[in-house]
Amino acid sequence: MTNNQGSPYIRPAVQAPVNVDRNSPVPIYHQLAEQLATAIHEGILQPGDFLEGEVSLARRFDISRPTVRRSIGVLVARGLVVRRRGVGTTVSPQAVHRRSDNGSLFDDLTAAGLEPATTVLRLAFGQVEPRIAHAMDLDPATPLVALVRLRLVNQVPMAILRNWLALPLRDLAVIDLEEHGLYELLRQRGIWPAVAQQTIGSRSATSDEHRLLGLGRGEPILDVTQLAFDTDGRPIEYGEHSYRSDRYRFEVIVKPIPSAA
Amino acid sequence: MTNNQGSPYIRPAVQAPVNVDRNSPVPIYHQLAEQLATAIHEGILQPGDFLEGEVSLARRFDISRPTVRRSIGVLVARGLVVRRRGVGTTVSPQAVHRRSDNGSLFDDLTAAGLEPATTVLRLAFGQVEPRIAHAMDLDPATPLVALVRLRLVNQVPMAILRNWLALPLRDLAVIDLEEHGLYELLRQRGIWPAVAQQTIGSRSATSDEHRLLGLGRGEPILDVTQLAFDTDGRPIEYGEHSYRSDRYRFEVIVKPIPSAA
DNA sequence: TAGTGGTCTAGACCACGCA
DNA sequence: GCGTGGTCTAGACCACTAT
Repeated sequence: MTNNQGSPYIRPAVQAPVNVDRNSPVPIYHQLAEQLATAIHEGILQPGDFLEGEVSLARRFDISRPTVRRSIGVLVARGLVVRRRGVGTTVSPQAVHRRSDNGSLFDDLTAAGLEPATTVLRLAFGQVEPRIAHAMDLDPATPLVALVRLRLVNQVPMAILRNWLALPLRDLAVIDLEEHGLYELLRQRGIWPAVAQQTIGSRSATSDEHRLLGLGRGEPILDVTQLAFDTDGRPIEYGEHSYRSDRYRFEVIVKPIPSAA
Repeated sequence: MTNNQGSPYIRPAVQAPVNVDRNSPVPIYHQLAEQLATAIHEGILQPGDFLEGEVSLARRFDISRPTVRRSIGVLVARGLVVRRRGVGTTVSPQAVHRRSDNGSLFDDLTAAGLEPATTVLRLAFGQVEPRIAHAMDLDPATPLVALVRLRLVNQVPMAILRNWLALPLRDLAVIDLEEHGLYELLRQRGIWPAVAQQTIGSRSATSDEHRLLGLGRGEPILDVTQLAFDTDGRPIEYGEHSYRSDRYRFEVIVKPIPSAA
């Protein structure tokens, strides 16, 4: 229980265990944000608890208030805390920060601590279907890396991941792809998408999907498409992912519009 | 006047039509952000275009650089622009800002300019199924407002919206609900959720959904649940919405993780 | 009235990319 | 070297909330 309606003089703020290393290359606001986030995830700061006031935090760590505000702004953006003028900043309800912070796909099996695995079904380089080139806004003649993977959890097939890469990556090896995430491999090669757009929908499974995922009759697919761009706005990666709808849901934290007229 | 293509040799920055009213109660950072966003949506600033530099903007409107940065930060958060150190800030690829900015449900029919409508199928007050009370973390005996609506576009049924409200709202009238959005009505009563959590999944349609939405055989449902909390962390609204999967997709802009390692 | 978050200033130094 | 965005400071005044 985290009752905080309490005393007016004694502020019921919880002092999270935080320390700031000014010599670290990690920005101060990031250090503070991470440590507060950790305190929330570990339950040291519980839903409803007040954070220490901004001025107080600034004094305690001898940093400026704008820097403290920036830290807390990070937590607000993640939905971990709620700011209220004249009152204080409190930890959000548990449901909001129980799962993955960053609005990504939530897998209730990996959450249970099981082992994921990947099988590469296809890895090729060449021209692709016009549909794909169109989605990526590329000339249909452009050769692309085409990649199809089956994602398993605890040896049960969970998703089919199809990706196309407009990148010079002839060195991609099957063994790498089975042991690392695609984005991890791209990062190793210095490739960081600047923005990406995802869309989430659903449809009936194709017969291939039925077979590969071992679905029951009439079971739908959660399908997620993603298109990632480099810093120059060129599309570099397109993905079509099919998830078992009985195992996956997508989670999003929605923040309120401040006033917005 | 501080140029737009001035500096080194040819800096292709576009000077958007912006003016700032310092006497307005609207914060300066918000004014600037909105006007830049409008310029992007209207195509005055096109994908790939450089924004004026932060220092230049600050000088031009006689505001401080932190304020300018905050404005641009808003656009970054919406995925409208990409910042690059040492280079500048550019407008994101078109695909990223073509649709609804705020990561909400995109309806390709309303986008075509057609008229939405709402039919109230049920409006009641009393005890609810234990499942609902559990989702809202309330005592099962708590009486709630239960609301079921059918959303139509161009007279075609598009979604079934089921909502439960832990609020003293005995004055909710069917006529209001058919002419206004639920959140609009809540706002009129001074109720603003502080945080909300949405999850998106899919499943087969029930027979009721089949009938109400006029679905074809085997057609899945995109189902979205949402749970909204007030500032004290109390759940105030829970919703289960079933969308036709052939008409709706959910869109999310994913921003890159800065470094995070 | 006292304390909170919300906005804003006028600087500063830095890391980075590019010509 | 120069301009860019990234971080940070040490204040200020305001609006709001609770008592």
